[in-house]
Amino acid sequence: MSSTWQEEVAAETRAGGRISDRFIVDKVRNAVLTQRLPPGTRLPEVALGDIFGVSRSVVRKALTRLAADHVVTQHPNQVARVRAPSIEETRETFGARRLVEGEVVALLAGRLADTQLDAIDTLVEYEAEAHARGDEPARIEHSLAIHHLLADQSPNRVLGAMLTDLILRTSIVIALYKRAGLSSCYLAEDHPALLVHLGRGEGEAARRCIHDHLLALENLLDLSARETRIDLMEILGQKEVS
Amino acid sequence: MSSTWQEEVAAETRAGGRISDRFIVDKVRNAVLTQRLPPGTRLPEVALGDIFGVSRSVVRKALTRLAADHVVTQHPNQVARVRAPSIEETRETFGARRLVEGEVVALLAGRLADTQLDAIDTLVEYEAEAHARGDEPARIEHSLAIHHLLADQSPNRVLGAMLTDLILRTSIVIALYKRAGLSSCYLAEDHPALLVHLGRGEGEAARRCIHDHLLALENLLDLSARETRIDLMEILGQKEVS
DNA sequence: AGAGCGCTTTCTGTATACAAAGCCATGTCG
DNA sequence: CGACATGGCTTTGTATACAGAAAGCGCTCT
Repeated sequence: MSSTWQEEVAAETRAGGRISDRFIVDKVRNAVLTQRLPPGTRLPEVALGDIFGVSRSVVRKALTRLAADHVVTQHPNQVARVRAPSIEETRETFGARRLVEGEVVALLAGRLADTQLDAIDTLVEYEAEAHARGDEPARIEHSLAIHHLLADQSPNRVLGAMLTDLILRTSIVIALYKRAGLSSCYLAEDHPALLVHLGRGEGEAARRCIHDHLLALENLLDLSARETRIDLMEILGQKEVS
Repeated sequence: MSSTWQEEVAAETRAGGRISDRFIVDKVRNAVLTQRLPPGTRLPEVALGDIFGVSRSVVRKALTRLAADHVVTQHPNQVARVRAPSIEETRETFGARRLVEGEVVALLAGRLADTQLDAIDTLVEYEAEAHARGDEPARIEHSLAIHHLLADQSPNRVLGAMLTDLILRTSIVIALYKRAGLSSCYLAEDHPALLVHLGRGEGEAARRCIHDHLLALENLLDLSARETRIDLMEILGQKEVS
């Protein structure tokens, strides 16, 4: 994960895989999630094309898909940029996720097979261990895996897909607005409690649990007054891609 | 609306507007909504390009966006086709929309300005009039306008955008699975009742109202056993675009 | 007659060329 | 000194050419 894109491209081509728009989408999305590409970063098509060894056609397709996923912004005749959701949008994204993920876990309660419950349990343990040893990237990865698993297992696939999208968007804004002094957005009790409710089939309790979890997470962020933060980012954020 | 695409293209170019991907997206989406393009219809890039007088580049971008909107399917090295949601997905789409639109109207209750309430009231009347004179396309148009207005006015813009998407998707499956004998999916009392609750600020009543409305709508559809219906459509639906 | 195989046609995937729009810095005029 | 015009430079928009994959068609062999 610490390697450069060029190295990953070389590895991919050696492995026989051809570089497609999907590859670029994944790489850019991960880079945004891990804040290697801060909001406002310019993403010129030729530069990306050179990095990934493809022409602008493929890059353009990738950028269009990233724009549909709300990861980048595309304005006509202007360079694509990493999106910087406003504080207002951040609150609304959390609100939407509370609604959707709450419904998903309510539907899911009592319907998960034991193997799936065990899988979540394992991830919860991994997350706790990663937090204990101070490995924040690993902790985030496991936390995301838990929520993605819930989204994938949603009995309602449409809601599941919407939840997948919302998980991505909340992750981006968490990275963006994480309070400076805070090393980690970790709430030790929430995931184990959710797991218990899911196992016992307590749908409404699970809904409340995830609702409060996401509310607590939102309150850990620095969504205070100064709107200037992202405005300046958008206007002055001229950092180059590499 | 009954003119051909070529005529609309000519009108657009005469008006000075250039044909862009957005134009194509709108036209194809409307054609799908009105079932002029039935599910499974092949959408070859060159054919669309000829029709709209642009090259494949623009068409490809439009198709990518339509795929992101769940209007068409795109598989590698295969021609794009108008999507045919399964019965299962239809139920799940309605479920998702009940959740999201319920929350939106709950948030909206008591917050709408009088002018906006009047606008909805006017649309409700138009819808009733169109139904009375048997003009089903006009009735659908006004009904859609009501729901789109709710989505646009949502205090939570993220939820609003999700609702816009779900309105489109439910409209598609309504067109697909409308019971053969039924001339109209119209429930006379529902929209006026919703309007009353919105005006009085009765959020939970509005939520229940829209929930029951959508449930009744879903039950008007022919979602009975034979899954073969869309499978055959997908496999055998080889109708040409024009 | 039916199954399998290979050819041809159609369509998409990708790269590239050219045109147009935007951005930035410089210089000029008020 | 500041505002504005203008030039080049960068970047995107669009069309087109060529290569490769998929689907349809007919042929042959059994």
